[in-house]
Amino acid sequence: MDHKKLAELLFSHIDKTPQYYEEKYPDRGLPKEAKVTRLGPSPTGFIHLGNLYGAFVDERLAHQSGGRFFLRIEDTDDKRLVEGAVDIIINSLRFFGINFDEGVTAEGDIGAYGDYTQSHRGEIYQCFAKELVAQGKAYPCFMTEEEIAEIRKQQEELKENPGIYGKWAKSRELSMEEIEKKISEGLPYVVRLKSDGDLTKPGEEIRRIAVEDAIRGTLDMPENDQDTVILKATGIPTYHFAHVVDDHLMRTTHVVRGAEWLPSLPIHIELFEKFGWEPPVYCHTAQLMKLDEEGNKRKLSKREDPELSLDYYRNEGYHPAAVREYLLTILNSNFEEWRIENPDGDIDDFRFTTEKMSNSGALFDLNKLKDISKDVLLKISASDLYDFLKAWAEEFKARDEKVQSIFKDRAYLEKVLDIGRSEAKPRKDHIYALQMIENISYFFDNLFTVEEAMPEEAASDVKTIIGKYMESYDHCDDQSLWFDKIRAIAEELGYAAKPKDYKKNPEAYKGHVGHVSTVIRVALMGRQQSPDVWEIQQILGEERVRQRLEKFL
RNA sequence: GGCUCUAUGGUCAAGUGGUUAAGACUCCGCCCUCUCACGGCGGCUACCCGGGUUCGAAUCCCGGUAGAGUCACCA
Repeated sequence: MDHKKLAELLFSHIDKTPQYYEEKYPDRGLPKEAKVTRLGPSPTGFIHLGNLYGAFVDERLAHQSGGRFFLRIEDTDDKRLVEGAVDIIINSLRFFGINFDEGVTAEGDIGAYGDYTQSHRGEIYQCFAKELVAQGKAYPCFMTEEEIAEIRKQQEELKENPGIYGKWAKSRELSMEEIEKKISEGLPYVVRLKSDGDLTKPGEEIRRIAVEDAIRGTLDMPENDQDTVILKATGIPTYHFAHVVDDHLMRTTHVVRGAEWLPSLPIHIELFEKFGWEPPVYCHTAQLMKLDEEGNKRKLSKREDPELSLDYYRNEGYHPAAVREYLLTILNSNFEEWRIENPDGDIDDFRFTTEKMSNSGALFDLNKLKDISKDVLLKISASDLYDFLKAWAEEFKARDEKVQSIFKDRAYLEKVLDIGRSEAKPRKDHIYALQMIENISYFFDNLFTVEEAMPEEAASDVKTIIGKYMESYDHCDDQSLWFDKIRAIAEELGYAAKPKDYKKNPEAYKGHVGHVSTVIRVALMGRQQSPDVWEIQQILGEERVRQRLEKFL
């Protein structure tokens, strides 16, 4: 078989050589510790928390080493393509602080290693496929779907591994004349890798390969034996082939991808070997898991777990800084420790390492996110919180006039957001935008409703308590004077001035001062629980306070 | 079924032959306290199982078990 002649027959339209591309995309000339990483989403328009998780690793690795981080669109499957998906990907990632140095952007490609969209790179893949054919390392395969299904059936009966390899790879043995004939008949064909890992060689053990993974250490895997498709009938490459060619030509140093790629790693290693190229450092990240109904862990899936799409966090109004902080804590187990030691440290000063990444699947923990979010939001100024809330409301509550109305008075809302935050032991009331707005709704007359009942202990005295409270109310009282007055009202009406007295002697009192103040709280806030009433009154203003109280007389 | 990965409390996790087996979140109790939150203190709960190696195993080896992933002209 004259492989060169076969290569010309299959790829007569390819005039460039691998040499041409090697020169066009030279070594990047970066310092040797600099890492070049990439994100290669397929443009389905779906952004998953898992995507962010991986993107974060890519981004940290590149930007903490003085390297490059680029975006490549992996659209080799036209069935998956969704209009506008690229913009969604870029914008979503940017929102969470992931920015690319190179690759596809809304304004076109940036960088010298493009084109960065795989569907535009057909000639390149075909050139390298041609090279493989010319060296006898790949071949055209004319098997039909039916034939492949038939082979699979036989393999199942014989309990042999499924797939096209060794003796099952019938097209391997085609002569030049047969191939020429089939092509002249217009029969469709794919190009397959001619794998060296042929299982059917008698008396041989399956060879093993050792691959270094930056997260998992040394991987011991069986060598690939499958004649994997590298070029589909359309001339478009499969993921495997595009990955190898692109990451070589784009000089990627670190490939970060999910652990679901582990089983096909031997294919990629064999391809790199066939080309005589150095493979990148692989970083196979753990899958994000979820507890299903039966209590089993399972991989997150975008179809079944919509709440784990990135949009969920945007909708709920989680702050990007909180999501970043959360992601880092599940990404690097020593981050939490670092954060405790450096409560005000810049997140960029934490040195991210692949070695500290977990290789078992982490369960997504919403409680933990909320807890982290409380601390993160505490560090954000009221002014910035206002901007964040407003931007969120404009995106997700644009038609909700009641919500929109809270932004009319910036100074007022900022005061509301700052309640109890400046003390030594600050309140941590804020978690995410939706929750915050519900939490502070009573500050705004068109959101205010009485949601909770009066406390039982004081239910019969509501009018009396509020009446006396209004009589004695002076908006200029300081906090201690204000509370002394409430104590006086409580005692006068037969309530204990201190809750402890009431607990010791429940029969001696109707209730305690807490019940009396709760009456005022329900009248003013519509709820039994809230931050300090005096502080709230100062923000509400005397007029609004009196109006709300009067409704209970 | 083959191959691969994983296995420490409810969750996330330190731990790499000798530890009272860290820490965080959740939950519970107490304290602080006019409610809630915050904060403080305390508590519950863990090395998947069985063999080996060793004076000694969560840690090393072997064998199970369980969970997950993957076996496409999808990525």
